[in-house]
This record gives sequence, structure tokens and C-alpha cells, in this order.
Amino acid sequence: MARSVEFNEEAAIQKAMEVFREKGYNGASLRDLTEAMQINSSSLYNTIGDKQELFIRAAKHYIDMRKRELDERAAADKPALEILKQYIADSVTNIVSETHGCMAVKMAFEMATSDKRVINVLKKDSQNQYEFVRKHIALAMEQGQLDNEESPELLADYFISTWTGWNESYILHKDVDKIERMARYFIRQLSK
Amino acid sequence: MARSVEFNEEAAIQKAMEVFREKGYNGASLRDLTEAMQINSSSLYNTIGDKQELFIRAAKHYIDMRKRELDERAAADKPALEILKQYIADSVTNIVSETHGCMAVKMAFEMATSDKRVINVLKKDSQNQYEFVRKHIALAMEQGQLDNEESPELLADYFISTWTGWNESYILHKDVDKIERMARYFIRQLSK
DNA sequence: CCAATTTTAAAACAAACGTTTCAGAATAAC
DNA sequence: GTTATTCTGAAACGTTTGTTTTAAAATTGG
Repeated sequence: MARSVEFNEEAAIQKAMEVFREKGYNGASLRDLTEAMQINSSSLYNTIGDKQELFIRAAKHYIDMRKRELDERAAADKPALEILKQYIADSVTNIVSETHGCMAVKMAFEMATSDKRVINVLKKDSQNQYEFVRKHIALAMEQGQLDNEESPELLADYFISTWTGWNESYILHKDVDKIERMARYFIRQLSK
Repeated sequence: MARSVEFNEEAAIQKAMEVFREKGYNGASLRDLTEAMQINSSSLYNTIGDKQELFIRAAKHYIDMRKRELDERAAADKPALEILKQYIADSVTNIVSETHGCMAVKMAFEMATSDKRVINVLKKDSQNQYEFVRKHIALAMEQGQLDNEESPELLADYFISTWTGWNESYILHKDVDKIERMARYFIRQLSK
């Protein structure tokens, strides 16, 4: 038998994800990546594969994190509308704290226009978010906390597409108030 | 005196813009660009400058186009609400026809997180869109076609941030109906 | 402790990158 | 038509890119 892998693969992928998020796929060089991951390129190619494969792994790692967050939210013992409002509030917090924008969105615009595998990873994430929101909107309607004039399906689609624009706005204007005003308006409209 | 520049600079920049839109900044090589522009790199460096400069010029060209479109819309002899609805309808058409997503959005997520000059170009564009929308919302309110419960400023911010998310949705799902449903919902909400 | 096997670090790889050079073609003013 | 100047095309520049090779260090089971 022989020695086993020395580095922590998940920690390395986490580091790679951060580099990709900061610089994008094309902007991140193998040297940037291996330096952050603290491994040699030979180890990378032995255990994970090439740059594309590493990116896919980083992307999957990212959406797995997001899925786990959703599951935790869903497990909370609160009215559905409260869970949704918390989800919105946390989305705002994410937007105004991440210096480089949401990674899923960055990936969508840099990579998903050309790479089928990236599209599929992001579609999975989009479905996760959609299903979470749709379910809680339906629940809130059943609980009489939300008007059921519109379908939960439409509202869920509309819901999850909304953050993306706020993200862009914050990248350009760095105006926290602006984002919070839009969020309050969004919630106001929802309850109408 | 000596000979004058042979190639059409604006046409060349237009071509460069298309390449940048398709491949992004880092994804577009100088060879891609000069081939599309049909000029030699020496001519490029003589007349325009390096890759960064070319990108800024392409970005400015793009937002100039968009500004001209807004001015044409504003000149139309129609009620303000009609102009806004047309603006929304055309945004939807743009989203579902552009294969590579809106260039302003792509730039925002790939470049604006790190490049100040790009931020400034995009802020200008954002202000143009904002001012157009704000003005017509205010007009529509004066004309009694729109509820004036919310401020035109807030609504305008919300307005222009909305398309971005629809763009991402379309990149992932390629679902025209989904976008159109969201657009109809958006208009419904606006008139409430 | 040995033998088998795998991981690692460092160097090397060709290809592609953005940019510059340079000689010759082209043009405008006289 | 000559001259002065500038533009153009092709080749070359040194770096950096993603990836592979190589040989030594490391670890495990017997």
C-alpha cells in the first residue's frame, strides 16, 4: 500500500471557490488557485482534475451550502410568512456584505451562456430556491397570512429572480439604503 | 502630410462590443477581437489603445446606444404609462432574444467588482435608465394613470433592477413564458 | 525494515496571451 | 513627381497560461 492524500479536499475546494468568486473563471489562473488551496498543481490534477472540473466542483460546493441553509430555514418552528421574511432579510444582508456579488449570479452571466455543465448546476440551485419559496408561499396562504390572488408558482419565480437585480444595483451604487427600501417595498407588495 | 486611418472606427468598436458581449472581457482574446474588427493589432494600438481601453470604448458605445433608444422612447407622442409598458415589453423581447445576456449586466458582474472605470460607465447607464423611468412614472401619476402611493424614485429603482433577474432566469431556463408571466405580474402590481 | 505504491514539489512543456517592432505600402501637401 | 509622414501587415517579443513530467519523499501492509 501507499501513502494517502495529504490535503483536505473540501477545504481546498472551499478556497478555490473563493478565488473563483473573486476573479471569475477566466480571471482566476491555476497559480492563483493552487496558491490559495495550498497545494501543488500535480496534486490538483491527480485528485480533482483540470480547471474546468475544479470549477464545477467549486460550484457544486457552493450550491450544496445554499441547499443546507434552506433546509435549516425550513426546519425553523415559525409561521411560513416569518420564514419568508427572514429569507428576504438574509438575502439583503448577503448582497450588501459580499464584496464580489453572489457567486451563482456571477457564474450565470460569465459561464452559463456557454457551458452546459454550469447551467445544470445552476438550474439545480434555482430549483432548490424555487421549491423552498413556493412551498412557504403556499403555506402562508393556507395559514391566511398571504393573499392567494396569485399562484405560489408565479410568485416563487418572481421572488427568486428579484435578488439578482438588487445585487447588480449594489455592485454599482454601494447604497445599502436603496436595497433596503426596495426590500421593504417588495414585502409591502407581497402582503397586498 | 500622410495617409489617414483606413478603417471605420465606430464599426470596429461595434464589432469588438459583440465579441466582448459573447465571451466576456477575460474570455475575449486580442486575436478574437482584431479578427472580428478586421484590423491589425498595430492599427488597434495606434488608434484606440490597449485591451482595457478598447473595452471601455465598447462599453461606452453600448450605453450610448441605449441612451439613444431612451431618447426616442421619450419623444413618442403617447401617454406616459403606455411608454412605460412599451419599455417593459421591449426589455422582455431583449432578454429572450439575446443569446448571451444583456451586456451591461454581464459587465457588472464580471468587471465592475474590480474596475472603477467600468463602474462609472455602468453607473451612467443606470442613471440614464433611472431618470427615464422616474420621469415617466411621475408623469403617469400626474396623468392619473398610476397610483401615487409610492414615490416615483423608489419605483424607478425597483423597476430597473427587475430585468436583471429575468435575464438570469432566461439564461438558465430558456423559458419565454416564464418571463412573460413575470412581466404581466409586474405590470399588474404596478397598477394596483 | 522492506518493498510496493502513491503523493508531492519543482521544473519544464507547448500554446496562447497582450503588446511592440519594423519594413514597406499608401497618402497628402507641395 | 517628390518628399514627408503615417498607416498597415506580418512577424516577433517576453510573459503567462493550463497542463505534464520527473524524481524524490512519504506512507502503508507484510
